[in-house]
Amino acid sequence: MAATPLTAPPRAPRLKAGKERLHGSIANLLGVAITSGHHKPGDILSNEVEFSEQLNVSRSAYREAVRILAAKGLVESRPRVGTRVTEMTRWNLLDPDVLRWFFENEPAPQVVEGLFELRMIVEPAAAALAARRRTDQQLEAMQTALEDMERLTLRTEEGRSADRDFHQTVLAATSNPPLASLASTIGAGVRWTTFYKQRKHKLPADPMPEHWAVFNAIAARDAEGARKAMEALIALALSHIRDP
Amino acid sequence: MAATPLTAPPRAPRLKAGKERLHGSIANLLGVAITSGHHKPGDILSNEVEFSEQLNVSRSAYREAVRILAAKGLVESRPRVGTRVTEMTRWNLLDPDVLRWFFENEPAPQVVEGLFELRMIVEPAAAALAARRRTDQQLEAMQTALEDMERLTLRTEEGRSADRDFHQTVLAATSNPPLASLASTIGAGVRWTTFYKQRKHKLPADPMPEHWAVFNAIAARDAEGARKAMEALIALALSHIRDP
DNA sequence: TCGCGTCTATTTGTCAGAGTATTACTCAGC
DNA sequence: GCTGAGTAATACTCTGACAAATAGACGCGA
Repeated sequence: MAATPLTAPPRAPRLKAGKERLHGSIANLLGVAITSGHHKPGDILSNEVEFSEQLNVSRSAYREAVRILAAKGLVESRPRVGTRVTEMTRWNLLDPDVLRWFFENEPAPQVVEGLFELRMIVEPAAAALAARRRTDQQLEAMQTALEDMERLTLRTEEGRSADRDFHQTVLAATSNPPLASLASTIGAGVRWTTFYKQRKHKLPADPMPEHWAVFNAIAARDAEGARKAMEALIALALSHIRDP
Repeated sequence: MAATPLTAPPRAPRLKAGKERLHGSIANLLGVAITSGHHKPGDILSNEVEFSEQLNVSRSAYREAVRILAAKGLVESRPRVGTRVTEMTRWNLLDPDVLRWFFENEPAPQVVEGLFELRMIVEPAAAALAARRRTDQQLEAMQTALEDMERLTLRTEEGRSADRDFHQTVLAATSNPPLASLASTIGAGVRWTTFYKQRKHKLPADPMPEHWAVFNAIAARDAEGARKAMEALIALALSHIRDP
């Protein structure tokens, strides 16, 4: 006999979900599509039924994804109009997810440069505050991070993670909650630095001396020294980004 | 005859929704409850069916609200465990909604002070950048904002709004997208300043001279002058916060 | 006693379908 | 040309069901 014609169709290709939930995957998908410019500000997404059918997911999963994007300022929904991509000025560019979506593709140079400019403003000041307020435990965490970074190098993911840990611990050591919230934002900047270096097949110049200089100043509770050392560190990273 | 016993019960009190959607109201409710410490980090919220029944809303509306909170880092959900309030270090304290929820009640002094410290770091640097990069149109917007502020005074909501507009235009004039994203964060700080002054029944000292000084330096493309003027402006606001 | 696999119950996650509320747009009437 | 009522498109809310994940209990063997 021939196969029955009404057999359930083979499961349409679903969104791959690593450990993530379905609504999270959809949010990622849309977030990347928007930050990469595939959906531009002012564009209106297809309506809920249509879009969720295209993605082969239920309306509720799709709606939850849209709520996530709306919470980060990327879209806004209104009855009778639909879900519209908002102007970039309304996006929350300090949100870790938004930055991750940006860096999934080639991010706009304006954003990358802006991020480094922000680091240049915030991190030296944070280092100065950290020098005054850090606890011994935080100092120890910084030391561990730098030792790991030195041992594992920036060629391994673990080493890069240690680099981010160092910068985040410095921000945490300011005892300033809003400033500490910038940690993941800064982390994205750090990630981008090393990623860019690797992409250019440049042998990254050894960044450890600058890092230890920051550490030593913080250890000595030398606020101005920490500020200057951090400035030098970021200036170095910036030069690597800019020079081919 | 007696009234039928199975008449539909009178509609239970619903969440009031101004122009907001239901899921938004629920998110506000929960956001305030969390930022005010009513639900503390580590606490686990009642499960979805129970909580949504308590609030008299459907599970889907409640779930969308939880997605919003999760997107801002306030909670995280896992099957079999529930929805748990995360540590404050993971909250996105730069998100405008999160700050709004914070300021709905008496925010933790640590957060208020941190916010001002952040302003003191970011805004002078931003003013310096704005002095170099501002367009004539942006300069005009600043002037309009200051004129409105002067005419309407900080005693009216329109006047306070003009104050925020001025600060936000300065940030926008840096042409730095991530920095401009801080506008709403800074706006929350500005709002808090004037609110606090009013609460203390203090006649606020005239803040216009400092504002015009910033404006004039930016108009003259005097970066260092703008930085210094902005520092003075924030120091003044800070002194109003601290002194009784 | 301790470790390790298995089972179970609880919770969130996903789906489907129906009706409601809001509001941009149309169009008749002035 | 303006204004008001009507209409239709869209997101919003609700309900009820089933699926998937997983913390914790349990039993088994070393």
